[in-house]
Amino acid sequence: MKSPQGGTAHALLGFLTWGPMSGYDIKKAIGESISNFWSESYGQIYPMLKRLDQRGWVAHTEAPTGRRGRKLYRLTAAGRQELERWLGEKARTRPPRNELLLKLFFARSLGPSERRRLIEEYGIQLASELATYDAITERLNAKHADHEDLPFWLTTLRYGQLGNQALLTWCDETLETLDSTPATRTHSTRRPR
Amino acid sequence: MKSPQGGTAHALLGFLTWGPMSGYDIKKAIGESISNFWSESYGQIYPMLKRLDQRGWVAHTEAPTGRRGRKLYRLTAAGRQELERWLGEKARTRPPRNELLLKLFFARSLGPSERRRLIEEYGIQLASELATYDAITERLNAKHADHEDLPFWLTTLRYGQLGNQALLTWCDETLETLDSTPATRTHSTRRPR
DNA sequence: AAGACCATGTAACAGGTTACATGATTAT
DNA sequence: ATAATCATGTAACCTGTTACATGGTCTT
Repeated sequence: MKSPQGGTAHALLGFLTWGPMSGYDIKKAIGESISNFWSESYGQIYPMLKRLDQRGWVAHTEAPTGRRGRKLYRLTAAGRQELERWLGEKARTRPPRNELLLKLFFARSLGPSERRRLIEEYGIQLASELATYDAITERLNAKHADHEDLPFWLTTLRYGQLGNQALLTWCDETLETLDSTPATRTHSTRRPR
Repeated sequence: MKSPQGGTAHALLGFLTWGPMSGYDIKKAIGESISNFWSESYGQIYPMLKRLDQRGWVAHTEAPTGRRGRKLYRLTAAGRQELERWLGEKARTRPPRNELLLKLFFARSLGPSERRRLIEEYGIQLASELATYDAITERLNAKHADHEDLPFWLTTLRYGQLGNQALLTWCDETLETLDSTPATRTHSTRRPR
């Protein structure tokens, strides 16, 4: 069997260091912790847990609640070792695909008002994410002040804060720059010299 | 036929506003312009050009060099219209997957030196990208000072500059913070209370 | 009784990369 | 000669989302 490559496997292993969890539990935990920089769907989680089980990196026990089925997965020693090995590896970056910049790159074919709107919409999203990061930071500092993982959690939030602040600056700057740029000559309005 | 969703189609249409090009030409143009925020492989480009042709958004003519085959694609009126429609649509953002932050989130299971290395490696990459953006900015300002697309090109570079600068600050800050964090108690070294 | 939430899973599809196959042309 | 570059394309594979199917349990 080939070794999984996409990070999904190790994200699951990571959560299982917190203790035994079901696929459903993990999905919920992701939404409450790393959703700002990572996501997984059930379509990834359940099949991957099965593969990790076959590999011996996790093991499961049937733990039904009442008559309802439930599988609790736990990390094995081999799984923990694999997680630690992976953590030490250089973090890979995927080839970026930023649709906003792609549109901006070809924005000559766009009217000035749509151009503005594009950037303003992006800024609104950045600002709303930033507010979320701020709120989570406060909540973590208040409720988990002595959790030994807190410093690491806070750095991931700080990443989002600094990044989004900088990109908000970029939005302001860009709106100004493009406003002071001479009106576009589009294909259809260009006159012969 | 379903409308393509992933941005690839419109990236190709965008380049064809520059004039007729082959798939090979487009791939090269991507590498020389938008590779910092977008990428396409031949496996995407050639089949997509065929689909765009069937859709009537591009048309092609055989334009062999010597005996070697070559297809030159050009934008049709319908294609230009579709591009402009798409440009005005809100830019979509994909669910992020930042492997560095994922590792950092679970970094308690990692030694302090590997932790440092992870962040330092990331910083090196950020700095090298930043240097590239600076160099390209200078080159563009010098060689294409009066190109009507220049303002748009520069904003995409500015995006990278501001973003990477902020994340470099984050690297410094994080290295300091984590160094002043008490030594990790890992699973294996934790003693019973 | 209704609706929200718990819980597991699959199938179909979409998006994308990598590796391969093929062969011509140009520069050294 | 030989290596680099031009040029087109496909097949296999991996990754990931969405939609669906199923049914139990808890709260109001």
